Amino acid sequence: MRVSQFFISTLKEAPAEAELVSHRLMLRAGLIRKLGSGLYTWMPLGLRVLRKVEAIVREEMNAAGAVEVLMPAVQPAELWQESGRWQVFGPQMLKIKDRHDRDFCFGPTHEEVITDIARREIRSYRQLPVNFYQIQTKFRDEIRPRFGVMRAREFLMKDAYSFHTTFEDLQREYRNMVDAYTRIFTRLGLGFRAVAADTGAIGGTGSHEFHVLAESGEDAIAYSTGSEYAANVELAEAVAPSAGRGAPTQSMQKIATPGAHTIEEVSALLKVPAERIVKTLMVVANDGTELLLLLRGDHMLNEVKAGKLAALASGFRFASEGEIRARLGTGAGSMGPVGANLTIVADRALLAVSDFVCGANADGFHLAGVNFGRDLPEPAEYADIRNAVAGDPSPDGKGKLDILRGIEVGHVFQLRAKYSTAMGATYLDEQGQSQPMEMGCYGIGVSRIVAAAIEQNHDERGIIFPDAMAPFRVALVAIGYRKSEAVKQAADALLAALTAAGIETLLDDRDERPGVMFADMELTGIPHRVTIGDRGLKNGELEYQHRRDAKSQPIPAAEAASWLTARLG
RNA sequence: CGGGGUGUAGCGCAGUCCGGUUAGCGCGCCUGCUUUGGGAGCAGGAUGUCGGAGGUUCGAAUCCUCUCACCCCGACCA
Repeated sequence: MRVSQFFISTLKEAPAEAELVSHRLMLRAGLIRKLGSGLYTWMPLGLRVLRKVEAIVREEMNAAGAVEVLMPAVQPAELWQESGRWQVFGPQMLKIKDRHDRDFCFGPTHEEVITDIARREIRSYRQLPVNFYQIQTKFRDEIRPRFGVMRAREFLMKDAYSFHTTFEDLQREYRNMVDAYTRIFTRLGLGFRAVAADTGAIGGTGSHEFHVLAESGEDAIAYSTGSEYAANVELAEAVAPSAGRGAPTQSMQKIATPGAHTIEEVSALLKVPAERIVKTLMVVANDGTELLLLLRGDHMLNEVKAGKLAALASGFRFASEGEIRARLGTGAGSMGPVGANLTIVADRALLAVSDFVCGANADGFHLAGVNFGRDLPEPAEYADIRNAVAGDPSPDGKGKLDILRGIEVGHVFQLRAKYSTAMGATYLDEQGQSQPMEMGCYGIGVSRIVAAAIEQNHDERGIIFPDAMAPFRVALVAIGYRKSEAVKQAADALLAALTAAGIETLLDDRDERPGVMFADMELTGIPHRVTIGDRGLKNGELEYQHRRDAKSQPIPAAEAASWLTARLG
C-alpha cells in the first residue's frame, strides 16, 4: 500500500478532550475519530488494527472448537422480560421503539438471544455440547463514557455462549476457553494476567477476568508474590488476622476533636495511627434495613463484599447525612458504634484491634481507649468487607498480596442454568428426561484491546504496535521519492517484493520532508521501518530500524526483501 | 445522578470580567518560488451561523434567560 493511495490523517496536537495516553495517541495517529460521547469512527488505519485483533480472536475461537454466528444488534423487549433483565439491566440499556410502538433494545449483550436460539434448535443431548460465538457491535449506555474506545458506549465485542448437559462438561469447556484466551492474548503480544473475579450482574458461579497490565487500568488486581493466586480486589479475600486481640489497657474517654472529620484529620490531631481508629459507615439496604459497618481506619470498604451480607442482599446505598443524624444524633464525621442502636457488622481486621478511637456520636467528639466487649457489645457479625491491600497474607496461605492495575479485556463465566431455566432452554437426556442446559459465557472486548495495547506499548513519539496487531508491519520511508529515480525504483521494488511475500507494507511516497514522514510512521506505531534514500543507495544500502531501536542499521539494498522476510518470519 | 468546567476556523488557543466598527494568534490547508536525511523558508491566499434559541441595547463572541453538546471530578467525609 502507498500512502498516496491510502488515507492517513495525523494530528500534531490532540483534541483537548483526550486525557488517557492511548486515547490521545489514537486520535493523533488518526486511528479513530469521535462522533459523539462514547461513539467513534474507526478510520482506515485504526480499522486495520481492529481487524487484526478480530482475526486472531476468530482464529483461536475456531481452533478451540467454537462456531461463529451473528445475532441481531437490535433485540425485542419480550426476550428480556422473559429473563427478568428488562428492568434489572436498567438505564445502561438503550431502549428503542419501532413504528408500531413496540419495545426493543440495542443489545448490550446476547445471553437472551442465544438462549432463545438454543431452546429452539437444541432438543437432544446428542446436539451438545456446543459453543456459539460472534464478533459484534454492542451498545451500553455507560454512566460516564471515557478514555476513547476504552470505555465507549458502542464497542466491538466477541461473545461466546456454550451449552452442556453437565456441570463437569461446562467446567471442561470453561478451561478450554481460558486456554484459548491465553493463546489469544499471547499471540497479540500483550502482557496480561488471568484473575479470579466477581460474577457481577451476569450471575453464575465461577468467573475469571483477563487483564492487560497497565498503570492506567481501571481495575485493581491482587496477586500473591508467593504463588499463582490472583484475583480482582473486588473478590480477593482479606484474610482474618492470625494474631488475637490484646487486652484493654486504656479506659474509654471522650475527647474533643473540633474540625476533625476524616480519619486522617483525627489521626493527625490525636497522634493515633489510622490502624487504631475505627471507621464507621452507615448503610441502608433497599429493603429499608439500616446497618453500621466498621472498618479499620486505614482500610476501604469493598462494596461488592458488603453487598453479599445477608442484611444487604436486597442491595444498599450509603445513608444520607439526614438519616445519620436522625439515627445517631450526629454528623457523619463523628459517628461511632458505641451506644448506637443499630446492628453492627465489623470487618474481621477488628478482631485484632483494641484500645481504639472512634466517633462519639456527638459532633466534634471522638472516643479513645474503646474496647469491644467492655465499652460496647461485640458486633453482630465479623465479616470480610474490606479491600485487600498490599502486604496482606495471600488467601491461599502462600506469600503476601501485592496490587497491580489492569484493563479488563476478557471475562469468562460459568452461568450454569440461570438463563436456560428462566427461558426454558431444555434438552432430552438419555433417559428421555427434560433437563435445563448448563451454560457458560465468554467475552472479549475487541475494540478495548486496541486501546489497552497502546497503553502498554507506546513512547514519547507515539504508538509501538506489537507485530500481530500493527496496521502495517513495515513502513518504507522513501526520501525524495518524487525526485530521485533510484529511490523510486528501490522503493517500488521493495514494496512489491514484500507485498508478494505477504508482509503488509506501507510505502510513504508522499512529497514530504523526511522529518514529517518519520514522525508519522512513528506516531502510527508501525513496528518495522526501512529508509530508502540516495545517501544510502550510493553505497548500495538501505536502513532498517525497529520502532523500539534507538538507531538504524544498514542493510544491503539488493537483499533487503529477503533480509526482512527472514527477520519478520 | 450530584458537583465543576468548556463550547470562537480542521486542531490547539486568546478575546468574554469592563458591549463598540474589518474577531485574532500558532499549527494545519491552498498557490508560487526556494529547500529536501528528523515536523522547512519566503511571499501570497482561503476558511468562522463566536454551540443553538430568545431577550436587553443604537450596537452582543462579550450582558440576561432558556437550551443543547462535550469534558473532568465524585458517588468511601464517616
